[in-house]
Amino acid sequence: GAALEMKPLWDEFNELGTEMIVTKAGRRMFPTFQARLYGLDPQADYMLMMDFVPVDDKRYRYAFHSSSWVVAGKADPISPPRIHVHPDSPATGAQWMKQVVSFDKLKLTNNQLDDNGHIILNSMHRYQPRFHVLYIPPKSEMTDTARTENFKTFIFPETRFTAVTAYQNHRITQLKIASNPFAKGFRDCDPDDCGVDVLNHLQLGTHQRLRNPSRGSNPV
Amino acid sequence: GAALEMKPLWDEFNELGTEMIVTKAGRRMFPTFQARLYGLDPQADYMLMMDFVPVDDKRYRYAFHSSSWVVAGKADPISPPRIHVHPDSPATGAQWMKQVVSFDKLKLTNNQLDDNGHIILNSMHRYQPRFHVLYIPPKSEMTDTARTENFKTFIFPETRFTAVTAYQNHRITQLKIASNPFAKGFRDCDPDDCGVDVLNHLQLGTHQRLRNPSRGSNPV
DNA sequence: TTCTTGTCACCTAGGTGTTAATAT
DNA sequence: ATATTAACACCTAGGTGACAAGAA
Repeated sequence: GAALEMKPLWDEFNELGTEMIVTKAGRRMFPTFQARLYGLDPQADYMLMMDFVPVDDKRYRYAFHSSSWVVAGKADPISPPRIHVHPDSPATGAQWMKQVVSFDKLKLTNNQLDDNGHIILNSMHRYQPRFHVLYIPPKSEMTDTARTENFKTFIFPETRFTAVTAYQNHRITQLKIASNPFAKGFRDCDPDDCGVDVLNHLQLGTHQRLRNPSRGSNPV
Repeated sequence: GAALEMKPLWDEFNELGTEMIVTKAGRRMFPTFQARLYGLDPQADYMLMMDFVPVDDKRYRYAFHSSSWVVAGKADPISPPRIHVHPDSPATGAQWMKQVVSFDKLKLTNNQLDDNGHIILNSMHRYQPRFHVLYIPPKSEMTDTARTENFKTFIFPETRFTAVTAYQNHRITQLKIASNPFAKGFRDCDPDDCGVDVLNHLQLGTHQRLRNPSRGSNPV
């Protein structure tokens, strides 16, 4: 089994419509995809992997006047599909289960010719991350039964997102700033509140609404 | 086979008498121990490890008047011996050989009760780093012949050092400042020279002597 | 005296959204 | 119009030796 870590934060983003930046050089996801694993064979070796599948065959556009995503046509040609293997792979079930597995080295790019091994996505398209646990049988047992049951895929619908080169929904921007430590420089908070980010509230189970951003909106 | 990386830099330090800082929290080595590997079986798995053995059974003291190390008695009780396993272990011979292997995660401590897995050393004692390459036989072959030839240890005498809690030889301090990028804040250089550290000279093969430090000596 | 510890300013290294300029 | 890019200020995270204070 597998449980999504930081699910409350993912839910918060998902309600607004998660966006993930893609850049030529590669950009990390935020939230980072992290999971806890259960029920693996502690002795056996596993490889952990992630890939990203299109949610639909559409291209999107953000309508600022209605603050919503609208279909802008058929999807662009699919990008070269890639798989990100967790850098600690292979490792034993015991090693994977003793702590949260974090895919913080995974980067997203819109460069179709990327040769850094990053995940290639089309901007303005929607994607569903997938998490794969691959059982590596010992060299002795290469039976067919082992080969049929050696793959388990986990899909968390709340981790869906739209790939973008710049944030479209301003509420997403504000939630990123409020919850990503690396964006702390963009927070506008009371001097006594500052430093206590939204993650603390979520981890404490208080699902109190964020205050509306007090600045930063384009005066259209 | 194995070749020490940055050998010219190690030689430079070794001529002065290399010192390595040990702290309670753990301190990295500088220079970092790095090596190139040759002649491994590309398919087979290997574990790479390092440990540190006392050079002799003595305790040392630095005589500032003569700028030299002198014996200060018999060695203190030996520290709990530890082995640092390279975090990429296990990996195939092909993976180890395709790039320089760097032990930059290895840290030295003088805390006898350390529970961070760091290497525990006695300050004011001399040590010889050792580099071990362990062949991991496939689970099928567990013969005695495999078990006798599965270990290869490399020792580079120029990597010997004295563990210290504070630098003793001022020339060592100056060479560290000149060659370690993290110590760039302590360099006193002409504005046009600055940024070009001693590593460039060494890598170009020019073994030109460093200029004497122009400041920083204690006016004893 | 000799050695060790903790704090600090100053770096490296790299992850953020912003912004202005550019491309389509 | 809409989408992308590159430079930038501002962060996190952590590796330096200097220094003053403390310990043996």
